[in-house]
Amino acid sequence: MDKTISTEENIIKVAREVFMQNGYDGTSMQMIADEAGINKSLLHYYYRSKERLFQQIFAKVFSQFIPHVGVVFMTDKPLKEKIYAFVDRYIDVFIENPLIPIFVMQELSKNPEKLAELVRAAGINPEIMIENITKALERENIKLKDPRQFLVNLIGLCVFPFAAKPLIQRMIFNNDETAYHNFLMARKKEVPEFILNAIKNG
Amino acid sequence: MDKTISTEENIIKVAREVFMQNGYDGTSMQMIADEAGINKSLLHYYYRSKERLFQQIFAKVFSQFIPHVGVVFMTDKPLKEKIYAFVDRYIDVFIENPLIPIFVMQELSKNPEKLAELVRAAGINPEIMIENITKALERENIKLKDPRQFLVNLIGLCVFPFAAKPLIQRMIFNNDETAYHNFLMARKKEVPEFILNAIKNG
DNA sequence: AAACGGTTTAACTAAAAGGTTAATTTAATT
DNA sequence: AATTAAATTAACCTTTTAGTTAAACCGTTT
Repeated sequence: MDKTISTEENIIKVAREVFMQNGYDGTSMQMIADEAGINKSLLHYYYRSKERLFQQIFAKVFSQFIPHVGVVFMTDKPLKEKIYAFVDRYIDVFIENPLIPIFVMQELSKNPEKLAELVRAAGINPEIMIENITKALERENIKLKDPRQFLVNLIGLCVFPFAAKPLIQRMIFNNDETAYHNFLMARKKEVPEFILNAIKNG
Repeated sequence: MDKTISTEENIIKVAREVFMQNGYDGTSMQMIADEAGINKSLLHYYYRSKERLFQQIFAKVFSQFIPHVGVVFMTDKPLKEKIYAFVDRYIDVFIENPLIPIFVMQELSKNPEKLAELVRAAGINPEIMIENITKALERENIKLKDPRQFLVNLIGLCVFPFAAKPLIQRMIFNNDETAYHNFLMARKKEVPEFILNAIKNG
């Protein structure tokens, strides 16, 4: 309902929130219209269909979720700094948008066939990404059996606490929001240390 | 449609699959009825409502998802074996039911208020669980700043590859199902080694 | 002021949703 | 064979869904 931005932009903004909170199936056009303070027909006027509105939003959210890990590992900083930078950046993104992981993973698991197109649209080349990481590790004389395991560990340690937020917050932090927030912030140090120790003896 | 089991059991079996594949909102009673080869009314006859049918199923799946990590850590095996046993068991459960993680996390993120009851019903006591882990670590002279970080790392490294399966399988394994399966099996060794190295220098 | 473009709404449709009811089939009991 | 209870279905109800259509609004331009 912000007067300074256009109706079209406002719809996207509102729809993004509603879709992320409730998923595609859990969201109706009426819910979005109500939240945006407009008529339902206006959604169709601007975005033709629920599917098209969703696609636009999802593509954007997806590119936020996909870590540009390949890019980070292409810099000439030492490995230690690369890992710190990656984790720091990634955790920040999710603290600002905690719903991204579960939302993306949920929708992808329902429509995995759309993934190829999304990856292309986000400008990601997985092969090159893996290659960059492998080279970066080799340059530091760290020889891992499988750099793909390393990659999944790295990303998993960042993403999981957000995907499982309700579970962790309730079971480990008695539903204390700030305690959970502190826990996440502490992971900016914890995770890189954990990983670096792990591969030091790898 | 198995003749040897009752209609009532068959409904649960079918509904479990449909719900796990499509989520609560993505599933209609008609879909379940069709899949079970029965009339829609029969679902209501046995389970009164979609909500009640879902609750029964979700409670069961949830208790499969929740790791009995506290129990594992109460055994008097050395820490190394505890971790190996936990990871091995946990990965096996998810290889047999790969949809569990994303399904549980998705539904919990939509209804976090139901979690307390579910945890109670599953017979889990988080505080005692954390305590057991802390003591087990202390007994081996491993002093961690925060055992909760350790716990989340341990579980995250097991769960994440399943929650992000479509993403990882497509981006890292060119959608090759068996390659991904091998990758997961390899994690039964990879993850414990990774963790043990990490905390050795912690 | 008339005409025009883009914007917004009210009213509507058809399909699908969850759920109810009454009737029918099937199996077990007498 | 007749009775009864449980299992199953067809038909229906109400609400909600995504989407359409035509009319109204509103600011520019003529």
